[in-house]
Amino acid sequence: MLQQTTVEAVIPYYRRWVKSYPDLAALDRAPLSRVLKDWQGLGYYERARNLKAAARILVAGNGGRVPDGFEELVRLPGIGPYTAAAILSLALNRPYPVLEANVRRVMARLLRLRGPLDGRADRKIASALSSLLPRRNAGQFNQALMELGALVCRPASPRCVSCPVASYCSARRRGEQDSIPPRKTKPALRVTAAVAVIRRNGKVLIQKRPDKGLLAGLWEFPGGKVEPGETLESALRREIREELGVEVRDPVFLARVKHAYTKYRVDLHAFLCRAAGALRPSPRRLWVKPAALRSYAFPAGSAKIVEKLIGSDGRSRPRAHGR
DNA sequence: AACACGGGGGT
DNA sequence: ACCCCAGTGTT
Repeated sequence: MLQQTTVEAVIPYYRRWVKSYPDLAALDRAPLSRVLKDWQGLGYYERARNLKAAARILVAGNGGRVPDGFEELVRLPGIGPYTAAAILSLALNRPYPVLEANVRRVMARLLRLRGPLDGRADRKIASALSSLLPRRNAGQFNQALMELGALVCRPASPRCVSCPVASYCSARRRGEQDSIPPRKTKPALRVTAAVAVIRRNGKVLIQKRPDKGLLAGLWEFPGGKVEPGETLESALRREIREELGVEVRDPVFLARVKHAYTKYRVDLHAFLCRAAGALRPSPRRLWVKPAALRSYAFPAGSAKIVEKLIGSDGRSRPRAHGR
């Protein structure tokens, strides 16, 4: 869960997770839909699938035990060099350094590595850590370095005055702590989308995304990108015609949700409407009562629409994380 | 080595 | 609006 995700964001998910899945066998038994629902809102959903896949492998072939060797660990889906080193050092106190964002930043400053945090920097950092890592207390050392990065040697405005190793810091000595490591640049594509909350017989239509790619296997409302020259409504009619082969009737604006992804940001417009034409349910297309929508995993943007919809029905108030 | 892959929070 | 986060897998 902590891969690319802040501790604060993880904690509530982690608490629920260990309750739902107290061991690998429990995770192995659980349906993927339930696992994804428990992951809803955390992002990087492949992690949930990988965790479940790893549980399957270990229950089937390793007696439901987590291996204690680096090579066996990194062979498991979702476990890379960081997580393998974290398991070995934090759980078993074995002498493996953890190369993650906090450690990289702290070490880049200590060593005054002025270039980007690339493979070359990683090799220098690993080399330095191999002499710094205490052989008998690797877990505490690793956690201390990560905490130092998170609380003191922060990305912006590092608290050098409170830093226990400021006197060893080459970047600090030169006053370069604010420019090391260099900031990453950002592409920012912008997408406007229109989606339809199609109502029929007291239910609404939802679709399951493809099993691969962005937001794989999550549920959403049908619709799509507004092309240049289109209005929201004309895009909505075109998308629904293309995706479902039916005509939109009486669209009424429901909600606007802005949502940011790593590579682009989407401006999502949802419309309540009806549809003219046959719309059969299928494994990837479901009619669901609004009150039951919360039992499906949606991307965060769509989940906001779900809450608007349920709120407008006056059934119940939104919750942070529904079941 | 570059890119895909979320979402929330800080500044 | 931009940056970043206890990375991993694929290309």
